[in-house]
Formats: sequence, structure tokens, C-alpha cells
Amino acid sequence: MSRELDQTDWRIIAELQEDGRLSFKQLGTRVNLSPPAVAERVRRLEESGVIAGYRADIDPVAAGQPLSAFVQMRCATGRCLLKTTRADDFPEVVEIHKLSGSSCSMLRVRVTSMAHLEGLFERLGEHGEMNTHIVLATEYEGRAVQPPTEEARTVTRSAGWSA
Amino acid sequence: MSRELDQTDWRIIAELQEDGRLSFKQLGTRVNLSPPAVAERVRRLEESGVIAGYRADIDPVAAGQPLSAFVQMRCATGRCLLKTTRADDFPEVVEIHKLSGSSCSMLRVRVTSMAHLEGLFERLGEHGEMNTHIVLATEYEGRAVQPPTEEARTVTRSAGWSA
DNA sequence: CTTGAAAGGACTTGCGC
DNA sequence: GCGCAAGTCCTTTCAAG
Repeated sequence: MSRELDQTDWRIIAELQEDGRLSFKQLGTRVNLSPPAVAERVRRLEESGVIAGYRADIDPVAAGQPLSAFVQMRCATGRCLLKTTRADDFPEVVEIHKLSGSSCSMLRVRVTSMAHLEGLFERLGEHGEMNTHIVLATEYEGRAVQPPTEEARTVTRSAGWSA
Repeated sequence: MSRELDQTDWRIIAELQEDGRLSFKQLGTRVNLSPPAVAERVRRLEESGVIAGYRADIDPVAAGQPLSAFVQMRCATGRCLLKTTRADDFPEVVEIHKLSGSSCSMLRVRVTSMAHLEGLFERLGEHGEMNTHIVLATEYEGRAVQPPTEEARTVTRSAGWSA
């Protein structure tokens, strides 16, 4: 389906992650390509699903939701959050990941206040054991997707027990 | 600094999170406003920092980084990841959050393969205890920031021990 | 892939409500 | 604060080399 991405594709991806509203002309200038050439590449990246869309980046703090937390759920049998509720029931839950290990899922929640967070935890707690971690500060998130480094291919194998 | 956001602002925010490349004309049609009116509102949202930017939404799976994990770090004294390394040392780390509780930070990492993940864990492990959770599937993430619900203001107080 | 041209659309400004 | 309308600029998209 998706052909290998070359260096120019990755430069385009990097630029569009920094500014998703660049015109083909502006984008072409930054990657040393003519407007029609970048337009064709971008079209292919969109078609292959590498570029899933273009979004405004909303700052939750400025938007009035300064508090964030991680919640590991270990759902009780028959009460699993994923099977007994819908997304609309918990607008505060902005991410849901199914996990390996002892927890069944990891949630990321955003709330307006501590009181709001308290209420949310009580509602979530009805579905099983929780392990919560309040975020004190976010160093960064949404870091740009980058081309695989050389380390990704030449992985250092651990010594011992090797065949 | 930031005036209260009204309903129209939230509609604009919702539309731009769905499609960050909408023209003022298109955006105005969707929120029942003229192009100059939306342009002025968007300009203010950008100035106040609510709209932090516009980014292409890159699908990590399609981009060749199908594996993701959460890593809780409990850094050893003097070896804290945040103080002894720089972001460029770990391009696989796409999020860093400082946490309350027993862990000092929560990382989100993205890698190309299990071998890559193994190597990364070994490098991270040198900075302290780790608690890792591999993501099996992501239900959703990057859910749109939404206006505060009524529940956010009228929070149910728990019974008992109340003053 | 690049260049060049033509067509279409977007952004802005000013004015009136 | 919003809408309407006009002018200017830019962008996009063809075609040809």
C-alpha cells in the first residue's frame, strides 16, 4: 500500500507538522521543490494515510482545562469501561489505550478543576480498580513524528542468554 | 489575558480541530458568520494562545512507527532523565509528563519494532526504575478539546466527612 | 520535475448597520 | 461587533519542455 518514504517526504512531513497551513508554494520553497511537485507528494501522503488530516492545535490550559491526569484502569468483570460506556459519557477522557500487563487500559483525562477531577474519579471508580497519576507539568507532548533513526535498524543486542 | 470563550468561539475551535485548513469563507459558512467576522475571532484565539498552531496529523502506524508504550520513570538520584539527557538523545520519546506520586515522570515512546523498543528500554533503564506498559491498541487519542460541560461546574460532592 | 500562464479563490479594507 | 462589497494578491492547476 504505502511506498517507502524518502528524505523529501520526511522534510514535507516535518514542515507540515510545524505549520499545517503552508501553501504548496511556501512548502515547495522550504523543501526545494516546485509547487506541482509538492502538491503531488502531499496528495500521495494523504492518500496513503500518512497524513491523516490537518488540525488546529488547541492549548488546553488556555482553553480552560489546566488539569490533566493518567488513569490506569483494571476493570472489574462485567463492568469494563470500554464495554459499558460510550465516549460521550466521558468527554473528559481524551485518550484510551488498551495495555499489556496488569492494567486493562490507560486513560488520559482533562478537567477544569480539582473538584471536577474528584467527581470524575468517583464515576470512573465504579468500573474497577484505578491507579491515578496527576500531571504536575508537561515537558512536551505531540512531538513531531520523525524518520526512523539509524539506531532503529541497528539495535544493540543485549549480552547473555544469546543464541 | 484571555476573555471568556463564547459558544461561537467553541464552534470555531471544533471546526478547526476537524479541519485546520478551512478558509475563512468555509469556516464562516459553518458557524454562520461572515469571513471578516471569523477572521477576527480566529485572530484573537491565536493571539490569546488558545489556538497554538496548525499541524498536519501524522499517523504513526502509516509512517512506520507502529509500536507505542508508556514508561513510568522513578529516576535514581543524580541520574534523572530530565536532568542528564536532552530531547535529541531520545527521539523515540514523544511525550514527557512530570507526575505526582511515586513516579517522577511518565513518558510516551514510539518505536519501529520490538527490537527497537528493547534497545530503548535498556537505554532508559540506566536512569532509574521503570514501569513499562506496551500499548496493544489505541481506542482514540487527540480527542478534540471541548467546551466545559455543566458537570464541570456543578460537581457532585461526596458524602461523609463533609463539613 | 520544472516552468509559465490562466483561472479561480482568498484575504483585506472600508463603509454602513 | 457584524455584514456587505470591491480590489488586490496569492494560490492552484493546467499544459509544455
